[in-house]
Amino acid sequence: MKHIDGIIQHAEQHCKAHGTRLTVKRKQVLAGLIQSGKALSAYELIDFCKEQYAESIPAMSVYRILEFLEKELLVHKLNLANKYVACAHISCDHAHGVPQFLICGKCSKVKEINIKPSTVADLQLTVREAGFKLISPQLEMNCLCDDCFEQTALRSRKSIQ
Amino acid sequence: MKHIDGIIQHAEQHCKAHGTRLTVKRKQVLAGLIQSGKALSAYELIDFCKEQYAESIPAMSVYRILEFLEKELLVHKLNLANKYVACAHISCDHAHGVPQFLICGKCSKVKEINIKPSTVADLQLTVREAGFKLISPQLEMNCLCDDCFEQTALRSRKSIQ
DNA sequence: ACACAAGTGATATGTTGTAACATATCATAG
DNA sequence: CTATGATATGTTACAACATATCACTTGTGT
Repeated sequence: MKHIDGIIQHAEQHCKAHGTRLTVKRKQVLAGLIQSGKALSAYELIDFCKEQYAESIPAMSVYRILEFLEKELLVHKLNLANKYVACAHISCDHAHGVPQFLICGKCSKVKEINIKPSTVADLQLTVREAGFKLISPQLEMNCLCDDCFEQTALRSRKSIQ
Repeated sequence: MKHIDGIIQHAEQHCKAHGTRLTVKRKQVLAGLIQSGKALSAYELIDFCKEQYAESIPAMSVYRILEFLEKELLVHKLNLANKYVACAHISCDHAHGVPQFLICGKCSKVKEINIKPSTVADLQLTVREAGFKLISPQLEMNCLCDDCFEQTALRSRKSIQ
C-alpha cells in the first residue's frame, strides 16, 4: 500500500532525527501493526509477519522491537489487553497529548483519542489526594465498538426468538 | 483477627441474600485477600493460603472462586496488574460508585477510590462520541505510592553521591 | 434415599513475557 | 579494507498467568 509506505518513510525520518535506526525488521513489525489496523499481541504480530512477508521473527526479537518502537513513540502498549497498536499520530508532527485508548473487547479495534486536559487534571488531583504519584496518565478502557455492539444486540434478539 | 471474621460474616449474609453460597474454600480465598491487605496474583494467593491455613487449593479452583467473588462484587480484578484485591466496601451496605484503582507498581498496594461523577460523565461522553460503548467504567492507573516514591527518591539521591 | 446441580480436584495445555547467552550486522578509526 | 566496538537479532529455556476438560464429591430438594 502506498499509504503505509508513506508512514514508514515518515517514521524513518523520525528515527534518523533521534539518532536511531529503523531497520528492516523494525519496519516489518511496524508495517504489520499499521496494516492490521488493530491491536495485536506480540504472537499475533509474529503470525501476521510470517504470512505477509514470509519472514519469521522470533518472539524475543518482536518484544525488543516493540520496546524500541514504543520508546520512539511509534507504538503504544495496551496494558489492559497485552497488545500493541501503532500510534494514531505517527505522521503528525505536532506533539502528542495524553492518549486515551478505547479497546473493543470483541474485535480488538482500538481508538486512540485525547483526553480533555481538564479531565486529566481532575484525575491527577484525585491521585495526589489519595497519596499516590501517577506514573503515566495513559488511560485504557474496555469497550465495545459500535459494530460489535450491533452484532451482539442482533444475536441476542435472535436468541430470544 | 476479629475484624476479618466480621467482614466474612457480612459477605456470607450478602451471598445468602443472592441465593449463592460462600463455601469454606471461598471464605479462605476471600479472607486471604483481605488479610494480605494488598493485591495478589492468583498464584500468590495460593501460596498465601497454603501458609496461612495449611490448605492447598489448586490453581483452577482459585480462578473459579475469584470469578465467583468478582460476580458477587466482593473482589475486583485489576486487569493492569493481573491481580485481585478485596473490595474496599465489602462491609458497607451503600451502593458502590465507579471504582478507580491506584496501583503501586513497586509494592502492589492498591487504593480504591471513587471517581467524581462529573469526571465519569466526561469520560463516558468522550467514549460515546468516539463510537464505542463502555463495558465497565472501572479505571486503573499505574502509580507509585508515596512510601515507595520516598524510597526511590532516597536511593537516587544516594547513587548520585 | 435418590437425582440433579453446584462445587471442587487433577492434569494438561495455552498465552504472554523475560533471562541468559550466542551470533550477525553496521559504522568507522586505523 | 579490515579490526573494533556498538547495536541488532537469534536461540533456548523458563517463569507467570490463565483456561480446557473430565472426573469426583457434596449439598439440596423432592
